[in-house]
Amino acid sequence: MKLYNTLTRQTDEFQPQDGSTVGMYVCGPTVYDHIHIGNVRPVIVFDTLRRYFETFKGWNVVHVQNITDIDDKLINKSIETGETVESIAATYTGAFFELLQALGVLQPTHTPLATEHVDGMIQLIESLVQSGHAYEKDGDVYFRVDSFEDYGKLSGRRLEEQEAGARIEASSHKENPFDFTLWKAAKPGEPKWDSPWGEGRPGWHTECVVLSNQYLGEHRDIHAGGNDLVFPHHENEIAQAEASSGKPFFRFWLHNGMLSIGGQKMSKSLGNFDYAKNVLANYDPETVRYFYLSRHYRKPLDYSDEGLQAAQTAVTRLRTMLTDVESELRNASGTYGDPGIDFVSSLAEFRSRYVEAMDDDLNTVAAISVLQDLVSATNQYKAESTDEDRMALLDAVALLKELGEPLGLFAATASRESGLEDGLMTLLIELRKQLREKREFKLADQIRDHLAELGVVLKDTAQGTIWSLS
RNA sequence: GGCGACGUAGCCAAGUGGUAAGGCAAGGGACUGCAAAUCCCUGACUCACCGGUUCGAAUCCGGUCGUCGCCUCCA
Repeated sequence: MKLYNTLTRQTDEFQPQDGSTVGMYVCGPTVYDHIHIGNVRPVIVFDTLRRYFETFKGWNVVHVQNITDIDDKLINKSIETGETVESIAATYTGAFFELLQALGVLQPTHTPLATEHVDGMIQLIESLVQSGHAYEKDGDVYFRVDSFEDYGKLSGRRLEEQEAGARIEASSHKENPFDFTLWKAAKPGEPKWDSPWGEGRPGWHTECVVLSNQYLGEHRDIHAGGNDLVFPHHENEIAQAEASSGKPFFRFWLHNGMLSIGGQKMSKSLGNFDYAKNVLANYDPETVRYFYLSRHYRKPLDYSDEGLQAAQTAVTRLRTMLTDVESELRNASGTYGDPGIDFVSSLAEFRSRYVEAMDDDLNTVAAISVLQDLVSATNQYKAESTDEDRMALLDAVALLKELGEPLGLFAATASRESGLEDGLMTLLIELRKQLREKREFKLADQIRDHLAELGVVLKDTAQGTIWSLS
C-alpha cells in the first residue's frame, strides 16, 4: 500500500522490511493530565492503520506506544499540587490506558515508560559525547547539530536559513541555538538519576530513540505522531539516532494533522481544548471513531458538536442495517435464490473499492463511503427481494463487519441472546400479532412501549416483526 | 524572515488531467393502524478569484485574495 512519508515528501509504496512484521512506533502522551481530543487523533488513526495491516495485509504488527513519565510539565504539576511526580504519572497513565480501551484501541504490543529506560538513554548520550556529536556544559549535555550533516532533512529546514531569521533565544550554554538538550542537570528537589555528568534527567527526544531501538530492533518501519512533532522532536530524534548508529533510523515517518476548534488549532497552551473523556461521556466510541476517520488523517480536522452529531446519525444508519438483518434472519433458514446469488456476486466490488481506498494512504473517508454504499445497496435489496431470497443479506452483513473491523466499527453489535430470551420474544411477538389482528392497537402499543423501556426495540416490517436490543 | 497546508453544494467531506463519491440537514412521494426503519425522487452547468498550458483542468503552471499550522512545551 501507499503511505505519505514526511521524510521523502511523497507517497511511497510501503512494505515491511522483512516482508511480514511491521514495527510501528507511535509517540505517546506526557502523563501530566488527562489526554485531550487532539491527542486522540493519532491514537485512532494509527490504531486503524495497525488493524488494517493485520486484517487485510496479513502482517504481524509490533506496536510500541511509549509513555513520557518524566518531563518539565510533570515537575511543574508536582510543584503546583504537592503530589509526587511518580504519583501524578501513575494516575494519568492509568487514565490513558482506560481511555484507549474505551475507544476500542487494540492494546499496543509494548507500552514502555521513559523512566524505566534511563540507563539506555545515558548510554546513548555517552556514545554521542564520545563521538563528538554532543558536549557537556555545567551538568547539561547538548547535541551538536553542526556535527550532523543531515540535520533538517525531515522538516526541510536548512540550518543556515533558519539562523538568519531565528527567533530562538540564544542560550549562553549552547554553541548553536539549535543544539538541543540530551541531559538536563537536576535542580534541588527534582527527580534525578546519576550520570557521568552528575545528577539529572534525560531530555525528551532521547527516550523515543532508545525505546524504538530496544523494542523494534531492526523492524524500524514506521514512526508516527502529530505533525507538530516534525520539528523539533522528530528531527532531533533522527539526528541523535543516526549520528550514533550511522544507520537510517526509520524508513517511514507518518504525521497526522492537528485538531482545530472553530478553525483555530486546539492545544493545551491556548486553553481551547476539551478532554477526551468528556467526549466519550456524550458519544459512543464508534461515533467518535467514525468522526475522526471521516476526514483524511493528514488534514486538519475541525472539532464540533455538529460534526459528532452527524457522525452519530451516519454510523447509526450502518448499524441499523446490520441489526435489522440479524434480527430478521436470526432463526431463519431461508434461501438465496437467483436474485440473491446475483446480489452476493455484486458484493466483491465493494470490497475491492474499500481496499483501493485504504491502500491509498489510508483514505478512510473514501473507505467509509464504501460502507455507506454497501448499506444502501443492501437496504435496497432488502426492500425489493422476496421472502425466499433473503439469505444473501447475511453475506452483506458479514462483509460490512469485515470492512468495519479496521475502522473499529460494529465490534459491540454482536448481541448474544439466550435461547430463553429468544423464546420469550417469539411468544410476545406472536401475542402482539394476534392483538394487532384484532385491532387491539392500544394493548399492542403498550407491549412495544414497555419493551422499549427495557431496551428491546420492535419493528413491524413486511417480513414480520423483528426485535433487537437497543 | 524560513518551512508547510488548505479554500469543492446549507453544513461536513472524497476526488489531483477525462467531464463532480459519500454523509448530515431540507423538501416531495411510497410503505405503515400508529411507531421505527427502509425505498424512490429533488440537489454544485460547477470546485476562492484571474490568466495560461491542453482536444479536455476542481485537478498542471503563473499570479491575486483569504484561512490555518510549524519554527517555543504540544498529538
